[in-house]
Amino acid sequence: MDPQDLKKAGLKATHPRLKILEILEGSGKRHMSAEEVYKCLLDAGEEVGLATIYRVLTQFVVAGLVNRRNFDGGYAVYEISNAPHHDHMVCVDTGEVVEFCDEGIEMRQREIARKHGFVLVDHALVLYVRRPKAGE
Amino acid sequence: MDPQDLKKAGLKATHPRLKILEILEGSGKRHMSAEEVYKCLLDAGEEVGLATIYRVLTQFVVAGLVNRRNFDGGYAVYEISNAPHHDHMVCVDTGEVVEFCDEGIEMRQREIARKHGFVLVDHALVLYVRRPKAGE
DNA sequence: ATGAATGCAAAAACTTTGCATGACG
DNA sequence: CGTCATGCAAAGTTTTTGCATTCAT
Repeated sequence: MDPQDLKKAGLKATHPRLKILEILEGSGKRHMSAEEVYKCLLDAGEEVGLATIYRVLTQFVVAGLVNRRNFDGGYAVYEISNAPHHDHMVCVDTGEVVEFCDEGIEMRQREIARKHGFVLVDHALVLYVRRPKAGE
Repeated sequence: MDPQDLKKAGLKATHPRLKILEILEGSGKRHMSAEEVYKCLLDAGEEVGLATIYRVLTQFVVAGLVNRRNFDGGYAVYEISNAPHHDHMVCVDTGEVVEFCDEGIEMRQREIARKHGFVLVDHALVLYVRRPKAGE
């Protein structure tokens, strides 16, 4: 992702913003909390305040560069929005996150909303899953 | 719901617990935050601490008497679990909440989990919807 | 240079916890 | 009467905000 994308979003290409984008793209973890991004930056020797992380992530979400997700647990996680729409399953044992998309479910959601006199604006779907133990 | 149900859950039938159950069943709102339950009790002239509300609601959730839901917004809401499994749609304009259940979606979720080598333990689905404006 | 962005610390919002008092069975 | 539950206040978490300083253009 280029500094260009920041400018397009009306955001100056500042050091903290570039670093945060880099972390979200580069580090192995695709879903990170604000705190995780913060620690990651500290480890990299970068001086960025936690408040800035929150401010920047919120701006990125508004700009559509990043998605915010609520997987339970009392805090939000952020992911680069470089993939088309998808939902998530979270392993209740390991915390592992898998992304998936199912057009059948998507369609059904639109139908259900319509049936109740609404139009679908957005949705949040998280499957909580577990690896079957031997013999299940 | 009887004091019996509390005892079955290993909970003494105390005044606060009975009152909170009553509110969750009786007041028009089916989905209430801890704060809302608290205010409702104050309005009714009941002396119950907010901490007790949180403690009691958590106990009710563990006992299966009540469900906790996270509809975004930074706080949880609670609903009496007197209805079979269902999901929710929330109107982004009015906050109105509608419950629904769709066996097609349920089935698909189990399949998707299985396809990825997991078993479905639970899920959270919230549709964010809006009433169509004239001409949509 | 000038407005926007940052860092720090303080505060806000929601929820949990410690401890002495009081209520249930 | 013993134990569990409550109330209050304090602390915990996550996130936001005010304000002086610094940075990007």
